[in-house]
Amino acid sequence: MQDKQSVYDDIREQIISEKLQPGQWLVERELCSTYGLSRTPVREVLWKLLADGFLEQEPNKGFAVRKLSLEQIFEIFQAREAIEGMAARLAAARGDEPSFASRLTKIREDLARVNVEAEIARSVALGRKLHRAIMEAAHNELMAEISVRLGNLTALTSNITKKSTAIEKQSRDAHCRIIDALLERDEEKSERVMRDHLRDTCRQVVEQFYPGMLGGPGKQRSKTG
Amino acid sequence: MQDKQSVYDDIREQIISEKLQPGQWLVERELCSTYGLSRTPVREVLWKLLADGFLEQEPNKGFAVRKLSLEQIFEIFQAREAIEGMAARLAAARGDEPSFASRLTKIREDLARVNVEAEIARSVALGRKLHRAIMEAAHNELMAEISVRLGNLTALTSNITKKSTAIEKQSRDAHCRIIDALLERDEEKSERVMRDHLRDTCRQVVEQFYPGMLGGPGKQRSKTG
DNA sequence: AATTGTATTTTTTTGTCAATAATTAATTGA
DNA sequence: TCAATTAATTATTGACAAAAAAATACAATT
Repeated sequence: MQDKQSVYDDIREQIISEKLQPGQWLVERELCSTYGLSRTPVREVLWKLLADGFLEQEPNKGFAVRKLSLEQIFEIFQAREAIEGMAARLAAARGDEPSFASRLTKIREDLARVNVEAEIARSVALGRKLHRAIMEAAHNELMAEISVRLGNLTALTSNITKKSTAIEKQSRDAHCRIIDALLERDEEKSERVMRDHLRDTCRQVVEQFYPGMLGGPGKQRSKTG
Repeated sequence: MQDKQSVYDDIREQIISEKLQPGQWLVERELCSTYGLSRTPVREVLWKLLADGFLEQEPNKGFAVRKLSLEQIFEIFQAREAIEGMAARLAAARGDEPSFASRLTKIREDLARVNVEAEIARSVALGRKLHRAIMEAAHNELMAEISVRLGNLTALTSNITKKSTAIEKQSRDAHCRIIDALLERDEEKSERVMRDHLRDTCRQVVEQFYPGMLGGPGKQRSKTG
């Protein structure tokens, strides 16, 4: 017998860790017996997971773990370029808070110390921390909310984002560049560097798992989902 | 006895038209008798309206019409700058579709013909049409989805957005500039002009209804919500 | 005596549950 | 291969439990 929040957290965790696979149907009755709740509260949890981007729904068929196409992955990173790029700009613009600057320098020191080969998880965690710090510093709760949702969707692509150390090294360097731009309080540069970082990450991640899909020089993105 | 979709549409309409006022509680039992449905489907509609930004929820207290603070209105327009600005950039970048160009020229002609004083509603409608066309041309369904949600939130501010003809005239001109930039296929310019337009609209709308809140030259936004 | 503050009761409203109806998917038979 | 039947699952309903809000009665204070 668990409460709704813990059921939400548990299902979310199972989706991210791929114990529940994309496309898999969630049968309400099974969830009820698993968590010791009746169908009404379970359904509420499913509605919330749907709103947060983890599930998809078909009327009279139920809820399934969201399945992302290659095209949708591009879309996610493009949306992140828009939102997080703007957030970086805003954070640079109102860099009036000393706490933000000290947070950034702290993260930069930690990033410099980290050994990507040996402790890739730590590097990834620091990257997330930076992205969160920027969203907070932008002082826009609505954009922060959207960013969380986009983060959820990014987490859904975890099957293809088991980053190599090569990719993470580039990410680490990009994060350092972002921090520099922010500390310089250069709005234009902060936004540009953030966008470049996200575009790079998207390209590399997709390239690793869908080799050849991005096309050679002069060729546009393949739009086959 | 109505179906869920029509109940959703009706409540949505009542919120936008302010028959249901911000902060007002929606009592499930009343909705049931009004629409001839039992509580479960009514609740589903409420969950959907919540996810779409029209309602807010407090556990054990229920759903209420979302109430926006001044600060939140700024946040909405800032998020729109991010999303719609990027969409304009993308639309300009892949202006390979002749249908898009012809759509734009059609809208521009209609805008040129319209008499803002006499038919302000038509001018507003054309503006919406342009924003939608751009979101479509960006070919990013996720961003389009986010844009719809931001449009909902903008609609929630309708109490303060009964635009004057002066404001709408400026909007009309901005829309023309956006169309020009898009037809020139100038990514940078398209994004910049779109952002400027949204920033202007935000400032003007807020200034009209909260005079003095924006502060004079050299002063930052007042952050009192 | 009038009024304010507080505790208690009543009412209203949301949260949960189990049973039934409607829909979709699977199976079986020709 | 297709139609009819069966099984499984979601959709809806009404009843009940729990929580919150409102109303009432009462005491304390001015």
